[in-house]
Amino acid sequence: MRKKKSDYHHGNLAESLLIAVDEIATRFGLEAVTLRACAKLVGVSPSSAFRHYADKRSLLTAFATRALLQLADEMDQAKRTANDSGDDAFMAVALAYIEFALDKPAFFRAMWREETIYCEDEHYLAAANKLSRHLKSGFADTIDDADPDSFSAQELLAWSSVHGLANLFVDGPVARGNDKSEKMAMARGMIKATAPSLTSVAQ
Amino acid sequence: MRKKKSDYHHGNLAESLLIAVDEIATRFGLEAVTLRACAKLVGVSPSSAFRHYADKRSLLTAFATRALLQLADEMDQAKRTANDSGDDAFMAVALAYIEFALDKPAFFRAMWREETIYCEDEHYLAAANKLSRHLKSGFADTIDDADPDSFSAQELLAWSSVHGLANLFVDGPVARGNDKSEKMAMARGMIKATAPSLTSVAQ
DNA sequence: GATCTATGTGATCACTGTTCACATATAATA
DNA sequence: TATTATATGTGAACAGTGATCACATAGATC
Repeated sequence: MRKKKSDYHHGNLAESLLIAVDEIATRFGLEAVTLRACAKLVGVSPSSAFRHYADKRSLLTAFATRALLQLADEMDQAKRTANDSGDDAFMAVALAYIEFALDKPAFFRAMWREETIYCEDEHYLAAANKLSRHLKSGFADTIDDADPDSFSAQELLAWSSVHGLANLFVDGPVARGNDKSEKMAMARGMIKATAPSLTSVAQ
Repeated sequence: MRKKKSDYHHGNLAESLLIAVDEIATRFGLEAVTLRACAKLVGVSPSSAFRHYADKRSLLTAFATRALLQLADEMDQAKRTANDSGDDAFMAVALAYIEFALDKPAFFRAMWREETIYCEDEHYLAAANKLSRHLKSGFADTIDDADPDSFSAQELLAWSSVHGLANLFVDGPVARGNDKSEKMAMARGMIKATAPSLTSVAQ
């Protein structure tokens, strides 16, 4: 993780700090992510982080952006394999969304925390838009390049229900004792249950 | 806010601290809530807070509990007036849920933050259960005393979609520029759109 | 009136994000 | 190659944070 010749210059600190955030958030939760802890994990002085990020908040924004892209990737992959095997693309994308939240709750929390990130950051915005586009395209393949701010009632329902269930699992009282497979079964049931609303003609 | 005779003993500090959390969270956001700021606002030494709350987290748990009860109250009220005037009770309850999130985002965030509260606290759990019962009863009046952990797919869809939209509004990229009335209109549209799924027979 | 208990205080601790003058390495130029 | 210039990392500070503890003070109880 270090360059060979020198121990003074790290060489890839910006990236390594993100990995440190990842590590700490995964193991101890998002609230445990500390600039000093990240620096220590990387093996670097705390103040050096500020050469690459203006803020702690900037670091968290970069982390959130990365998490968004990661989720978008997995949704994309889920959609492709579903299309290849003729399965329901929306179901696959929605399940990928919820599975990501269950597997990486700290990532999922970090993505949607306006108070701890700069949600006007261009990279973050771009990633968020990419994500919403993916969810839309999983829902209806006909809509591709629409403005991400314009949602039909059905699209809104699709995203809201999936996003809501993920949140209820991660930070809510729903199915607290149950394990992942049970939660995924509940998710599958819920997604199936929304089919009548998504297939019927919009009014 | 103070007792008359003495300035040393506050008399109602536990409650006053909660009000201070309320005030600060409302004006400057949840991240700005600081034990010291609360104490200062109440006019009391920082350490005195620990006579009433073991932790900052305990204080936030009490605050979250209060927020849950407050939301449950508003949902209850919405349901009653809807029933009295013959309106759709679920629509009324769901709109009350979302309106609460829009009006008091800091409260809404505080309610569902497992990392910053003790979500095993009995009062908190009781309030969360009360809330989910209210949402259920707004959705289907037949179910009253069911175990809050058992949700039908349709009940789960109802709560998830409403909760999800509230979260997307408060901490998400949806309708960021729009004002409250536009968001409420979107909410109404989404809730209407889920009707086919809720009225059709469960499979 | 004396004692007990609940409640508030002040000093202090380790830790946090942040800044800044300084040190060191790499790149560019001569 | 020698000398700059620039990027990157350091160490010592700073105020602010949650938390603890001996101590002070009030109200309640006997």
